Amino acid sequence: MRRATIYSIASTVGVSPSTVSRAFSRPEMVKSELREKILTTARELGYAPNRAARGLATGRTGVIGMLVPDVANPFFPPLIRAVQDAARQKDAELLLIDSELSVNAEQDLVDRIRPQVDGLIIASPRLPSKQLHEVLRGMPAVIVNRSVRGLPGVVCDNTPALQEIADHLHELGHRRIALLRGPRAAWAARHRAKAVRTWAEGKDVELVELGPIEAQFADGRAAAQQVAESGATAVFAFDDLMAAGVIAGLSELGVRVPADRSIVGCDDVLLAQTMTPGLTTVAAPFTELGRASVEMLSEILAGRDSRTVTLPGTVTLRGTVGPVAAS
Amino acid sequence: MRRATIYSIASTVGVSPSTVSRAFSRPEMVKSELREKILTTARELGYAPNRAARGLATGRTGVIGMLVPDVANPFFPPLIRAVQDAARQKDAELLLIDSELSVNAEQDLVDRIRPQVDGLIIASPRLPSKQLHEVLRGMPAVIVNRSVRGLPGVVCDNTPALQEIADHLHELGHRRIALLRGPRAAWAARHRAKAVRTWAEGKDVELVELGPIEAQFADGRAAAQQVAESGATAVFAFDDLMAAGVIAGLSELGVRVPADRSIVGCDDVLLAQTMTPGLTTVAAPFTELGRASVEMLSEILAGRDSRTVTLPGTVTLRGTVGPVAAS
DNA sequence: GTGAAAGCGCTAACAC
DNA sequence: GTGTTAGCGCTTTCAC
Repeated sequence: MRRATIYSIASTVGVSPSTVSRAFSRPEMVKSELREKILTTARELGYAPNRAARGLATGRTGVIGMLVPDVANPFFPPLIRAVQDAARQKDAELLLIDSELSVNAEQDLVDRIRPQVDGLIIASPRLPSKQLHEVLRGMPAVIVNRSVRGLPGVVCDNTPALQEIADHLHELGHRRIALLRGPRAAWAARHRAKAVRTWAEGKDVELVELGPIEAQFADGRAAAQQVAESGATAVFAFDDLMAAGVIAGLSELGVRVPADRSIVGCDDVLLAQTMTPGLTTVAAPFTELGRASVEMLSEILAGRDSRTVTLPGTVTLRGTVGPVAAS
Repeated sequence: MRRATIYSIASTVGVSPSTVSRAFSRPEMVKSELREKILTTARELGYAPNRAARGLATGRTGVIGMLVPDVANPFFPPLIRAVQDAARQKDAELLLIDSELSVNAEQDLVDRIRPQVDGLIIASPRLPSKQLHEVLRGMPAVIVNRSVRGLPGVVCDNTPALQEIADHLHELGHRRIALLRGPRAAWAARHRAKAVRTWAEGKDVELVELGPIEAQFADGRAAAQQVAESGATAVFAFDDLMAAGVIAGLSELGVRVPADRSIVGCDDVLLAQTMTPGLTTVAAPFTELGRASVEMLSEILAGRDSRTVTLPGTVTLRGTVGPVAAS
C-alpha cells in the first residue's frame, strides 16, 4: 500500500495533478467547490504532502534545524519545546542536532544538515565568532543565548535581575559574596559575571571570584570546598546546575543552605523548581526566547533582516537565600 | 552562490553525474583514483548531499522521527540524546516532535511526518493500543517505554530493582509503605505498581495505594498531605519528578526526608542526582534504551522483524531512604 | 480556472 | 568502470 500522492488524488477526483497541488499551496487559485472535493478525498486517502519533493521543487524544505550543545543540559529542553512549538505554528518541522559538547562537531554538523533545512537555530554555540561566521556563511541562521557581532541573535539579559537579587542579598546583611564563574568560552558566563561585578563596584561588599569552571553539577560540587573557604556568606553560581552542585558539596561539608550560606542560581531550570528548598534564581523566558528565534528566522528567510533581540530574565525568589548567619 | 550538486562536481572534474553519485553511495564501484579526485573537489566546493533529493529517488529519507509527549519532562532528554547519538552512528538525522501531552495530537503528528521519515520512534505514547496500531499501520515504528502487543518495542523492567529496594526498606524497619501511583493511562505506572504490589504480598507489610495522579512535580507536592496522613513511613513514588514533589510538599508540612519519611523515585533523572540529599531511585538505562530503539528500527527497515527488548533498571541508593524513625 | 510539461538533485537500471 | 536515461513527488511557468 503506497502512500497517496497528488497523482492518486488527481486521478480519483478526475483533475490534473497541478490542480491538486494548487488546492494545497495556492487554495485561492482553485474554485472552492473543486477544492473542497480535493481536500476531502485527500483526507480519505490519508494524504500528507511529501516535503522532500516539495523541497526539491521549491528550494524550501519546511524544516528548521536546531543545534544544541547537549540536550540533557536542563537549559535546553524548555527551549527546544518552545522552538518546536513555534515552528509548528508556522507549519515547519524541527530537526534536532546535539553536538555533544564538541566544538569541532559544531562545524561538521552544520555543514551536514545545511541542505536539509531552510535555516538553523543554534543554541549557545561555543565556536569562536570568526569560525561561526564562516560556518554560517550563506545559511539563514539565528544564534540563541549568545551575542555575536554581525549575526542575528536572541539573548536573555539577566543583568537587572541579578543586580536586584544582589541588592536583596545586601539587605540581608551579606557583605562578602562569591561569584562562581561559568565556562570561559561561554558568552553567558562573561555576561553574568559582568553584571555582578558592576553591581559590586563602589559598594561596601567584597566580591570573591571563583572559577571559571564547567557548568556541570559535578564541577559545582567540587567547587564547594573553595566556596566554603572563601568566607563568602552568599554565592552567585553561573547557573542552576552549578548551584545545585555547590549545595550538594556544601552539604557534604556540613554547611546548610540557606542557614549557613545563601546560594543563587540562574535560568530557573526544572531542577531549580523541584529541589527542596527551591532555588533562588533568575528565570529565563524560555518560551519567548524560542518564539523569538523562530520568528527571527522566518524574517530572515523572508528576506527581511533583523537585529538582535534581548529579553529580560526575571527574579525568582525561593528558599536558598536567607539572612547572613549570626556567627 | 548556489549550493554545489553532483552536477557541478561532475562538470569540474569532467565526469558524469552518476559517477559522482556513485563515488558517494557506492564507493567501491568507482576507481579509487577517480574517487579521490571527486571527493576532493566535492570538499572544495563545500558539497553536502541533498537528502531530500536522495530520499525522493530512493524512498529513504535518512531521517528518523522521534515523538515524545513532552521534551521538558526530564525523562526524555537523556533518551533523545541516546537516540540522536545512535542515529548519527547510522548516518541518520533526527526529526523531533513534541506532542505536548495531547493524545489527539499524537495521531495527527504521526500522519504529518510520515512522508518525511523512514521510521518512527515513539516514546511513552498515551494513545490506546488499538488506535496506536491504526496510526502506525504501514509505518516502520518502535515504541519505547511501553509494551504494546504486536508492536515492536523496547522497555525497561524495573521490577527486580524496585523489589530489591523494597527489601532494603523492609530491613530498615519499614512496615507501612505507600505506593503513589502514576497516570492511569501510563503503561509504566501499571507495571511499576504491580512490582511493588507483588513484592508486598505475603509479607508483614501494609501497602497503602495512593493516586493515580499525574507524573508532575506539582501533583506530587499536592499529594504530600495524603502521604503524611497515610501513616506510611516510606513511599514509592511513580517517578523521580513525583518523588521530588512529595519531598517538597512534605517539607512544607514540616516532615523531613529521610529522617521522618523515606522516599524512593524511579528513572534516575537529572534532578534525582542533583537534589540534596540525592534521591534513592532505580536508574533507567537511557543510553541502551536509545541505542536499542534505533537498532530495532534499522532491523525493521531492513525487512527483518524483531521482538520486544527488555532492559533492566538498576538500584541506585542515595540519601532519601533511612531507617524508620523511632516515634 | 485548469492542464501539460519541465525541472529541483539524486539514484538505479541499463547500456557501452 | 563509466555514461545515459528515466523517474521519485512536487511546484511552476506557460498555454489554453
